[in-house]
Amino acid sequence: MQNKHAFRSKIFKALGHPSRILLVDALLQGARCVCELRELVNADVSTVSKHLSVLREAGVVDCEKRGANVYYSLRMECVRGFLACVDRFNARRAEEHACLLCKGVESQERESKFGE
Amino acid sequence: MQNKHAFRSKIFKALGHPSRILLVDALLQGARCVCELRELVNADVSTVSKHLSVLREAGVVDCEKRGANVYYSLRMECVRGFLACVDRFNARRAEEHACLLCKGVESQERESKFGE
DNA sequence: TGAACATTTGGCAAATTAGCCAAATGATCA
DNA sequence: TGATCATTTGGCTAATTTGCCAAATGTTCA
Repeated sequence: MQNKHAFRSKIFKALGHPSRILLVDALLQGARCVCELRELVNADVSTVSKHLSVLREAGVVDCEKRGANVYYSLRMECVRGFLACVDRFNARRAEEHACLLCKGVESQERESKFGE
Repeated sequence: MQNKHAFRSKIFKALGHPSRILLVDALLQGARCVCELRELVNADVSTVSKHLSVLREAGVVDCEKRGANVYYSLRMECVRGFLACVDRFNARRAEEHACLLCKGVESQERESKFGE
């Protein structure tokens, strides 16, 4: 029952890296081989391969070998909707932030202090 | 444009820790003060406080001071639906795993090898 | 004001993760 | 078979994250 949270957090942890989110983002549009993904993320192939295996072990993506290439694809479809929500959320936050700025609220304290 | 992925991954990273998922799970049912949450997660209050501030900085939760207490609450509502999906996903995976077991597929190789 | 409680912050050691290189593995094709 | 391409694995250091303790801050209430 405590394992539930370990499972859950494994998935979030897998997605909790800019390069890995970038990879998943690319896979939203369909399967891609490692060499294609490698160009996207600007890193050593071995690094990309390791990121992909983190995603695969978490169950977020799947892979399939075709000839000499390995194609990765999105497995956990609900990531798509959640990402869209996260983006809307961040956009809203950015707006609120801009709004506070133009009202001249002190910039550093704004979001770290408790309202009163 | 590259920042998009940094924003996204910050949220996932915040959720990518068993204790923090546990905290968020508790907040699904409503606001809780740190002292209540502290009992849930078995750790030093300072540790819990730091976990909560990671969640707050990512925008996942909000906090509000009431008297001597600080109450945390869920801010990013779409986490609720995604968690439900993640749980269904994990349950399905567990089933498939059990199913392969009873069919006698070699246990180690099963999910780490490519199908062919 | 001072004692007791709730929470956060600073700082540090231990654990984990990231990213590179080199080497291994597997596939293709001449 | 040997050359070449695609991918993964091992190993190592650097960077980041965790979690505890101690101390600081803020609140309540006598």
